[in-house]
Amino acid sequence: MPEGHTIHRLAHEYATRFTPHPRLRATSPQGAFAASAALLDGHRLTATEAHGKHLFLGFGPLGWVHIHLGLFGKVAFEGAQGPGAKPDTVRLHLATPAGDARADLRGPTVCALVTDAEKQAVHARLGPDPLREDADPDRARARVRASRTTIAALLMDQKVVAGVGNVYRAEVLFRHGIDPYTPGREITDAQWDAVWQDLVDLMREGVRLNRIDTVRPEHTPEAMGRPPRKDDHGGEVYVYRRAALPCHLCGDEISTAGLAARNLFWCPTCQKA
DNA sequence: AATGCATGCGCAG
DNA sequence: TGCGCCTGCATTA
Repeated sequence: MPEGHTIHRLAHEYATRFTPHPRLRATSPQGAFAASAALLDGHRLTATEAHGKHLFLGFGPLGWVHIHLGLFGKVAFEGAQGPGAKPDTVRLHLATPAGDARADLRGPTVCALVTDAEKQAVHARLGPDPLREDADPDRARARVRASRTTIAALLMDQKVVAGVGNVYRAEVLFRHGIDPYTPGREITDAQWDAVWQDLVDLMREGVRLNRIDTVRPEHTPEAMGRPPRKDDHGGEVYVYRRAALPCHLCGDEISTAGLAARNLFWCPTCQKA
């Protein structure tokens, strides 16, 4: 379930569990990372870092493990030895010598041992990340304001903003009443500033709760006097994957359309051009 | 058993 | 614009 909040949380979880230990066990049961895992085995995790959807695990002078979860990569901490676990799909298994902390990475698009320079190259091609202290929203705004591309596509472009995925994209546009097909150059400075600040707040909350929750307190089912809902992807949302269902605010049907090979969701009434 | 779909992305054409 | 890649889960047959 990887948007940026997941990756920042993982960076913190890897650090908490493993950096205190001077020697880790590293293996690649699935095989594709076996040679690098052998190099890392017996060494210490010295740092972790997230930028957008990219995760870096630092092993001092040995370099960094660059991880990108893609659409269905996952990390399981400590749960991987249950009966349902499939050890043959674990790309990177990290564990303390005593086995009291374990992490199993499955299904990543990227899992590679890289140098500092290669890591820098990844940072260089990513836009500002609302979850990073060093993020410069003006850089993102400049790109948005210079583009004829739709704001929906720009928000998903990791060179423009790093870490926003299909859920935050749909939800932040709804929360600001912005038609997803609005060209970037028609987004006002005030609109962008509000969208950026909202992403900072929403994604921080996502890290804290480990899920995406975007519905304002005054719009919860309880506050609206409606029966409770349960979305099948964790948190409460306004439009994501709610095609043809009634909008929580106006009751009209949520629209959906393909945009750059992804499904876009929006309320045609609340999000007017 | 087979198919489809997913919070991603890079590449060919 | 479409395809492939990585995996797991729900739905269909």
